[in-house]
Amino acid sequence: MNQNIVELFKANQIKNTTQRHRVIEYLIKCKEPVTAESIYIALFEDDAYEDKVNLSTVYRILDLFVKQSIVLRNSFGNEHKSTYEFNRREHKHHLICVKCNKVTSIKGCPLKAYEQDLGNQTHFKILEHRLEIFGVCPSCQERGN
Amino acid sequence: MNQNIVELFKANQIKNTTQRHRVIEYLIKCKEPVTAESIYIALFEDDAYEDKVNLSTVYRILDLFVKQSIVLRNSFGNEHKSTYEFNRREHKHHLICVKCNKVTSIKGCPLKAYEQDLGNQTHFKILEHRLEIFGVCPSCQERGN
DNA sequence: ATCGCAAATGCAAATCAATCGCATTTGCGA
DNA sequence: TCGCAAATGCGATTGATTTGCATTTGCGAT
Repeated sequence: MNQNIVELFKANQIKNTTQRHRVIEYLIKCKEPVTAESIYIALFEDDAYEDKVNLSTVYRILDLFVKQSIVLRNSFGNEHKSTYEFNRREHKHHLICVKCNKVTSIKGCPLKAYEQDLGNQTHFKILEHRLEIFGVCPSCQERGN
Repeated sequence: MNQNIVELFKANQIKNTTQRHRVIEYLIKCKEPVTAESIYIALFEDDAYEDKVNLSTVYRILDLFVKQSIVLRNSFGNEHKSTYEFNRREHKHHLICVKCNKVTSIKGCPLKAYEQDLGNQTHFKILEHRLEIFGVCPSCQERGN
């Protein structure tokens, strides 16, 4: 039982159940966004626990985590399924290789000043943005094509 | 029978069927991205034609148009359905109201110089990007909440 | 203009991600 | 330790999209 997770749940008024603990523990380990189904499979195959976590429970847990902002939900490219990642509270974007679909995180953000301008022009109250950049990664460039 | 559309199809080796003609004609009229279902309903309710276009046909037509790049497919926010828009070959982004989900197009792009830098830093060959900005539109701000 | 046939469409059934209803179980405060 | 609201499991359901197959249609060759 990871004490940091217990604290995280307490701070967000989230009841500490085995299933929630296992989901967030797994997400914290993941370096890139994952689907609900892949979380389900990972937990299913984890022999450290004999009980299996139900897929609908995974979805319910993810909804809760997203609502509490401890997890972020995305959907990349034209995929019509969501991916989830632990919210590390750092503003970042993703660089996606169009050949191999590898997702790389980019630190830093070029949009601060632009958002200010845009808010003034449109009278929207700007809250956040999502930026994905597509290209060909170095290894796919080497392999030609 | 719109001759521009006939030309567009010819240029893209797309067989000119009634259904395809009606779908692209409708998309060209739309100012903002629309779902497959709303295209289906719009064509269904159009009394200028007595034949109705099937929903699976709409999907098949959209897939073809996207493959040929005469139409762009998006999916905004965390909606798990796609929207489609005629590809006007102009680079633009979208501003989405988190309250009413209205989508507004933004002309211009703040990322030209940034992409150059990013390419140099990461050795990716940068191809394109997708930027969505979220906020609260003026009318929703007025209504409070 | 007509014919032939590959390609496109209609329709219904299937699939895939996500959600829901309800009976059972579990974590946590008294 | 007890009680109960909240969480989970499981199966059924929804909503978007896709597919299989029989029928129809557009277009090039005649």
